[in-house]
Amino acid sequence: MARQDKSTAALSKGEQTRAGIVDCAKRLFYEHGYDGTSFTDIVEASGLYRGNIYHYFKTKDDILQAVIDQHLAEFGALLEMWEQQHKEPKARLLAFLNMITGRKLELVQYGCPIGSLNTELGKDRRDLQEAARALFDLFRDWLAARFTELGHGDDAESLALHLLGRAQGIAVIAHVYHDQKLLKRETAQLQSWIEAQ
Amino acid sequence: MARQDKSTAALSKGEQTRAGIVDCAKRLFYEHGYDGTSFTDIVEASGLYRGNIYHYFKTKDDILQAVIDQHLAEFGALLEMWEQQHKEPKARLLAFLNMITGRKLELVQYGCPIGSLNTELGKDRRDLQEAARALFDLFRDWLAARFTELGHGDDAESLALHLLGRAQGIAVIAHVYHDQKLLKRETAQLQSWIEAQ
DNA sequence: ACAATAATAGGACGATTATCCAATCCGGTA
DNA sequence: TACCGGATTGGATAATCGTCCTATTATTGT
Repeated sequence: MARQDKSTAALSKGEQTRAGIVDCAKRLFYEHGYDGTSFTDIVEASGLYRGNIYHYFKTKDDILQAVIDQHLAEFGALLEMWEQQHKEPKARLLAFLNMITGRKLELVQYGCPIGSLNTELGKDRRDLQEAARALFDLFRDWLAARFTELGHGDDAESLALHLLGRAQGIAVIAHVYHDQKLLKRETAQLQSWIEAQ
Repeated sequence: MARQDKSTAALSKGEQTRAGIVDCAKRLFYEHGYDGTSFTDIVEASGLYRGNIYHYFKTKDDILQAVIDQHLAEFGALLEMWEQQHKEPKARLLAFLNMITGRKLELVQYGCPIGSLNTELGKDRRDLQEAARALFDLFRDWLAARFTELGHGDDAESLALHLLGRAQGIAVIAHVYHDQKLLKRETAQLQSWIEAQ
């Protein structure tokens, strides 16, 4: 039988293993940081043997890139879904806020996956941070498009970055103090801000 | 001669060395992160020999605690200075903002020293993050006192945390995008917010 | 000047790190 | 059935990590 179409086919054994590695790495990088996650950690979490992982990824950096790509795909799908679920620009922006409150448990425990990753990589690994920055770009552009829909022109991107920054700040403080109430209170303020735009 | 009063005396040789270690570690932890800084890095930056540093600090965690203490002392002195320089609560709050804009170069390059440290330690090292959280407490309490001066009651602490979070968010985004203009623009907005309180 | 203490010098430790490699296995194709 | 390439196994690598010793040399208070 000829090889099935990649987009619809069930994943082959190797593709499953590869996806499993990326899933485990994504979780570990989030919970323990990139540097705080060792190759051994990923191998053990994936239930593999040491050498096997090198069949799929040559370096740890390659795994990070795959994790970033997976994040991009998942968040991209989210954004697309919000656009289909809500037609009003403000409703779409509120969906962004709902994601934050909906993930308050993880946010309070581990911080923002995107923000903490960029903060860590921005210290020493400029090359990797540039790749991770794409995650911010994704949200920035999507949010800016919503502000454009609301009639904003040149300041749409500034508003998007303002909103992103507010969200990041909330995540940092909520994480530092493990405070869900603060997260709820601050996102409620942000909701008022959105409705006023 | 009796030992000089510690607070006024010139530092002894050992105290100088110790202070030098803390200074180097403070800079390295900021620029490369806690995990990204090795014992060897600190030793080399301090111009010491491997074993010698253990005469001053038993573990790397001890060094971190000393770095946090130094941060606390320095920022505490800053806060005290602002209280002496400005008598109006809002002027004191604006001094906080001036610190941010005054340090824009480092902030854009390495992020907020307090925020990034807490974010990193919050991932895996809860015990250490609790110590680092004291830096946030310092600012939170000081800012809350200023809002109390402005006539706010129960919400003084919430306002302080809001301001802290806004500042953190600005630092994160400005760092991710290496964007000084964004930092200026956002702090200007924060200035308007302060003046409206 | 002397005894006690502090500081320096330099090597060594086991554990862990990312990375790599050869040998074996297995499933689909010829 | 024989075969071939991807997948698995399991160990080995050199480098680096934080930590710890033991001498030897300065500095200190008396």
